[in-house]
Amino acid sequence: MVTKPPKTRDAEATAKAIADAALALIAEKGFAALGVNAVAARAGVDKVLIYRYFDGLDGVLSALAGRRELWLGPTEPTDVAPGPYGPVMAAFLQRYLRALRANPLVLRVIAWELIENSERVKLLSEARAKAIRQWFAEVRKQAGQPATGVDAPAINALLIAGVHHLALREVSAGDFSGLDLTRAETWQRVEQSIEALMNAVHPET
Amino acid sequence: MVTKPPKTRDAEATAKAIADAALALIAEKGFAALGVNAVAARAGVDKVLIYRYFDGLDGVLSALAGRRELWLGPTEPTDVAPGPYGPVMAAFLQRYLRALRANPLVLRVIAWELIENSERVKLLSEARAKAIRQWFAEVRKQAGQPATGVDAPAINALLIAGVHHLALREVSAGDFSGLDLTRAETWQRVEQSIEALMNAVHPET
DNA sequence: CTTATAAGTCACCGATCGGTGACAAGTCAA
DNA sequence: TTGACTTGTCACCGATCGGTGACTTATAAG
Repeated sequence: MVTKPPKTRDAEATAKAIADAALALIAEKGFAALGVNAVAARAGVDKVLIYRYFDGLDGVLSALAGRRELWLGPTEPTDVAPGPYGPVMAAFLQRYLRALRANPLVLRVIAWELIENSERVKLLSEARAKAIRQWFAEVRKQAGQPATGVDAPAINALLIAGVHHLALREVSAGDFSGLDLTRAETWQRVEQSIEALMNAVHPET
Repeated sequence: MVTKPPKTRDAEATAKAIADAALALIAEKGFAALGVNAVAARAGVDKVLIYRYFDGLDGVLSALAGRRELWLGPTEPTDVAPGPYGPVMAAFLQRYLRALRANPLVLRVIAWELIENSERVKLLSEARAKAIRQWFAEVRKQAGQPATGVDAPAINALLIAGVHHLALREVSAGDFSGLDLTRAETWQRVEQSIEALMNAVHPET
């Protein structure tokens, strides 16, 4: 006979358990596995409490979006040392790539933005976009002017997009275009290539 | 009074209707909307026939994977004119980008690879990967040697990844990193940036 | 103590999912 | 015409989904 465990009555702790369960589910299994039943089971809580405390799953995600520490951002104000445009942007891209690879939540959000733009995913994606915009703006102040005749915004977008996609492929497939993304050496090559490209299109002279 | 539609008895046509319905569903609504019920409804067919003719949805996807015309590939054998490494690779990347943007099926497959690597998506993704490998191999023959001291495979992977991601963002969000991907002018800028990057890292000397 | 309320439990609803068995009806060879 | 086979139709199953009403029980104010 199974003894029923007496549930500690604590609304605050329960709400946190729900939010943490949703967070863990997204990070580990993605949005496809996200649901009221799954979150409630993971949190060890009845699902009706999700509606009472958060008015549904969207409310849980809104609460998660408000946790600033979850989203990308430099740990220190001056994250990249000042310098000419090419090296500063290359350094930023390298740090951004590392931050992405270390943040499964952000990776899931980025991936999900590509296949569904529901209100639910927008709640989180906008928090992510805001964080990265702030970071980028800070880094931009550290850089000089880009080389004349080159379309810096387009080039940056192209390389940021590449960084996004490679980081996504690491967790999903582990390879891309012949590169073995499970090896640390491969990522060194990618970072060096970012540097090479940036230095080539933004010559210092 | 509703007249009952005369049931045209044609197994071959029915099978084709099922495969076409699955194809249209993926291209229009993505893999999330893919299911036996949805495919059967779209094809105007009872779902039991999906199991009879294809042994389930996976069989339908296998049949789709076998349709070579669905996947990317050059319309002509010599798709890119011979030349030095930089311009040839830039030309390839530009054509690849245009081909991607015009092929919603491939875009859906690429996006889905990022969030789920089930057997079902593998059936299609491998067909896609094979087609692009062949295309790339042909183009590679037209190019000379890359510049010494640069990691051509890593750079190619980074730019192909960027092309993938930008193409995916066009249909999902319509923008990326401040670029308005709904404007044709923006894509011109992207193509020119690809050229600028390739020419910069692979100087002709 | 009594009692109001918050916190947690439980059972249930309708809808949808993938999948299957049973059966009607068209097709064609003997 | 008879009979075997194919094609298509229909009803149903168990599981799971999001969501809700009704209940019990712990906690704390009076």
